[in-house]
Amino acid sequence: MDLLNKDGLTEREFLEQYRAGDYERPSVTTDMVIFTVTEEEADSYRKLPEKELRVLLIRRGGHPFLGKWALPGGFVRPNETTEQAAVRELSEETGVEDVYLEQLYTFSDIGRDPRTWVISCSYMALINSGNLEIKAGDDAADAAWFKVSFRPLREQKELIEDGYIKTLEYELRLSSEEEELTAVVAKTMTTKTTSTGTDYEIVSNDGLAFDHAKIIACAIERLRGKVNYTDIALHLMPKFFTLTELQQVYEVITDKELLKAAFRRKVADLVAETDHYTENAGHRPSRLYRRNWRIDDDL
Amino acid sequence: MDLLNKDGLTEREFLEQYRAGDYERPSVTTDMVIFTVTEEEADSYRKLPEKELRVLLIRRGGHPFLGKWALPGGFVRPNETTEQAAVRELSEETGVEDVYLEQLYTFSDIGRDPRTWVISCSYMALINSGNLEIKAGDDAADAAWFKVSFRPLREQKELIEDGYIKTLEYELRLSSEEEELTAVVAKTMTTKTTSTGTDYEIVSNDGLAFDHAKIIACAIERLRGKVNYTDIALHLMPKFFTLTELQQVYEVITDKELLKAAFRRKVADLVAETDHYTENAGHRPSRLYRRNWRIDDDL
DNA sequence: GGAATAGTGTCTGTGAGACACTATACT
DNA sequence: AGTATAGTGTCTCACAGACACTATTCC
Repeated sequence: MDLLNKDGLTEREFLEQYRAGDYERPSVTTDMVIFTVTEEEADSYRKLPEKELRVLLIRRGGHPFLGKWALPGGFVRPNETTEQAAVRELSEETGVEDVYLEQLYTFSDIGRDPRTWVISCSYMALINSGNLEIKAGDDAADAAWFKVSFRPLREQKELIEDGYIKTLEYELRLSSEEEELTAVVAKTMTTKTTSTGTDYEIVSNDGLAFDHAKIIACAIERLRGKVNYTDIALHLMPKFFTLTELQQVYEVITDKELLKAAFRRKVADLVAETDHYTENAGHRPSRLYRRNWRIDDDL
Repeated sequence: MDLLNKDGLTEREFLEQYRAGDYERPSVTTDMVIFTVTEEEADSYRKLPEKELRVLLIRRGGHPFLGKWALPGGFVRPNETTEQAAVRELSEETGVEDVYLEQLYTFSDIGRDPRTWVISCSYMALINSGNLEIKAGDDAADAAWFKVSFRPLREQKELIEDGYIKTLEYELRLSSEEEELTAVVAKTMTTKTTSTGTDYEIVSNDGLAFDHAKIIACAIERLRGKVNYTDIALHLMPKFFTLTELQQVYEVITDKELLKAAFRRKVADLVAETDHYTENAGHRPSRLYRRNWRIDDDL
């Protein structure tokens, strides 16, 4: 195909003479929301340990936001995709190589980075609790797993000209052994006759860098949404697990208690029995399950 | 807060002396998948016209991909967000101001633009058929609405070491009055014990520029997924519509026939009766409905 | 035996799929 | 009267919520 453009050039000639324009370009970064599930020691040795949803944060060692906590991430380099950058960051930060990775959303608010024009393509990663020994290292001043709590705080509905605005405020609370960070994120849904839009906004923020409260909120909402109609939660499980453990993971993600019988029916197709059982638990042993390859993996 | 970094600078001092590094930066564009629904004239004047799902494409007037069809889009400028860029493009291309807009996915494959390093943040827009008079203009050499067909072509499952790979091939067929474009897009889902990943790939492509076949496939999948559990389809409807029209829109999006009674039950809460009826249709008139503001707008 | 969890059985209500039936304007 | 669509009633089946009951190990 040798079509000529208005300057009489073929595509090959055009590309050879092409010079990237002098338009200003943004920096592009990836930010990673890395979730895992840990166990909190129970008060009685006979009781089961409680599960916690945790997210990895890194304390910033330089300006801006010096001393604040941020999501792991970094600049996307030439000749790599945003996803490859995410994989690279993940490996640098946690040493984990093979995890569930999903693109979340691209944030581009002006001024989101006080230094310069930075667009961030965010990813969510799920690491199974078995791989958790690895703690982040070299690059960052300090890294820690923060327990996640994300609860609705306030709801408001306001009528406007030809529709309404619904605002939902969530409290995001992140706690590590030493520190507790709190932010309030407002989700604003504008519904008009013709259009609809959703917008996130940080109402208050104590201890998180950049717009990372928003990104974490976005990740939690995605995770909560997907838990109920995909097998995504299984990526947070070790190779063998009990159904009660799996149920606890569902509960800690959705922040809702579930009924045992119904839960077991629901996940029946996602898991496969093994012939192994837990031992020395102080009570009846529990059958161990493993992940089952689903026949109908639609998403 | 006057923390000093390792060079002894406060955050303000740091920002004042900060110069954007000489790292290479990508260009960032937005590409828009703009859907609407049109009516095809029926063979008999008494029959109802058939609905069609259509997408707006623009014929490229310069290299690369001269003469091929591309999604409307353009570079994101400094001091605007990707979303603002999308709104701007949409307005330039169609004149429409107030529509449903949703971020889809950010594409960053290396070499996706033969000129230079370009990352594209894609958006989906839904325009109601009432606003359709506006046809694209000035900027583009040529613009047209293409009827969309997106059907599964082939399915394959392959076992690997510790999991399996499922490949789903879709045929994307886009037809305007003058032209027909065809592409085959493969969706590859890799499921392993630890990780899971989904990847799109263009198998064949006749007439579409860049990786836009992928972006359109992504948009159709999103639209199909959301139709069944949100009121997203109502953004494709004019202010007043009949339930049969709404049903046809659902059918044309999902490519499935629905049962009338069940459909009406399902959308009952999304619409509100009016006292108006269709007229002179050659048969019994139909009640007109309008969109209803949902009480529980979760997404 | 008591504590704690594992695991199963079943009732009930809701809602989607399927199908049949009635209603009504326009030619 | 005939055509084409509008709109409703109801049966059935699947399934989730709710709750109760039995089972099993360890101390």
